Amino acid sequence: MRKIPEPTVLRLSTYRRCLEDFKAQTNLPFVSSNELGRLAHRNAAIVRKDLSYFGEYGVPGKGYSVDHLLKHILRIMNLRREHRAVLVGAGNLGRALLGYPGFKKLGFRVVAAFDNDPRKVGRKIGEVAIFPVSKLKSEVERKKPAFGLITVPAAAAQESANLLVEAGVRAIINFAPARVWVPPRIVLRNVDLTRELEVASYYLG
Amino acid sequence: MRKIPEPTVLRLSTYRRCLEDFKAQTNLPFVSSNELGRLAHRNAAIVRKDLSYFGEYGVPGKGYSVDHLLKHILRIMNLRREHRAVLVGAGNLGRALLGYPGFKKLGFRVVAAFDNDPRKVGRKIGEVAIFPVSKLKSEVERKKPAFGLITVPAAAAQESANLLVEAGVRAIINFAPARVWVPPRIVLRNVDLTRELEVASYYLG
DNA sequence: AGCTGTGAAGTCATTCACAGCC
DNA sequence: GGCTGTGAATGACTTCACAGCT
Repeated sequence: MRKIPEPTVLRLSTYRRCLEDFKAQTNLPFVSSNELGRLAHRNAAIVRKDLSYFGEYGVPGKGYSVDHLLKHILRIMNLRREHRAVLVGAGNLGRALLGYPGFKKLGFRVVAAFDNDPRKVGRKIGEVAIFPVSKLKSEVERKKPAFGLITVPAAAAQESANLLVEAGVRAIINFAPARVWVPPRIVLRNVDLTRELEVASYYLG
Repeated sequence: MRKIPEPTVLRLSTYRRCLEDFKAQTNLPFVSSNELGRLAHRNAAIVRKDLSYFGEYGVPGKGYSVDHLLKHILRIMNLRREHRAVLVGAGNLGRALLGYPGFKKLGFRVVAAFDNDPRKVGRKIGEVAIFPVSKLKSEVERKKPAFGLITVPAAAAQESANLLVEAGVRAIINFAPARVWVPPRIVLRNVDLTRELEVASYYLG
């Protein structure tokens, strides 16, 4: 299998969501690249090309089976298994993430949260116990989550990343507004909540 | 001024953050494209090209004046004025956003929040009063915010967008996991909190 | 007829490489 | 010597356009 462009991976996530909407709204068994493109605000050709990287899923003259395509995308995205994750920082953002629909639906399960605020330690967010950060290493080594989610203030982001790497997570999603460095073997993705506001400001200006 | 590639606009936001970190950490007056590229995890040439779209800010042999460059980027991004915004959905995500550092620092000021939950209406998030959604139109018409931030459940996202458009906001940032449609004159940006988790899952698989 | 899959063409973005300046 | 600014070269991604299947 050829190397997949990152834009394609990002769009797959969009297609999945559009397919779920399409299924819920129409319940039709097939969707064409044209229709899916319209839903995802994309050209039909790029939809077909994106999907063709992973095999020939379409039926000429009919389109793509909605159910089969959904399953394929989940398999491609490695989303047909449960993913354990830990949360560093038990503030509003961490809470919001845990409550984000799709978080659970996509198979992500938060097995522990960590915070340095003594008022939070020992409490729970939903089902998830909050531990002091000093327990991060031992808890991660015991529960072996692949994902670490950083939702601490910017100043503590690098330190959190270091702890997560040392404890053995394989991927880090950094929601803090700070650049962090991790070894190349770790998958690092940054989410910046205000970037799109800045971009919108640019386009308004 | 030539048309600016969107990737450039996105990187400007990163450069701004890196410059602030650089200034706080080193207090040096100049930074080279090499150094800034290292901080932003980018090639030095793209740093120079990005900045050159907007004029010649650099000093050959020395680099870029940190302070001047910061000011220039803020001006380019239209961030040297206050931006009023309203929040639709006063849940954890809305709270997290209001508390996000840089939100205020970048000049974004939330002038009202709206929610349909009667237990939230009349309360406040920090300084921000929570109104029923039925008051959205009148409040927006009165306070004239340019930005609407959607932090409601997916099912209510389109409805929220419609109300915001009708009330006259010029830009919408949609944090709900749903595609929304707005007229072309409205600047629409989507933020998907779980997309980067999905992408990380792909790269782990 | 309608739609997919894909090579070829086209477009856009990044990196190279170097002249010119401090 | 070190660094910027930028045309040229390269590379990456998207769209076109059509053969081929149902």
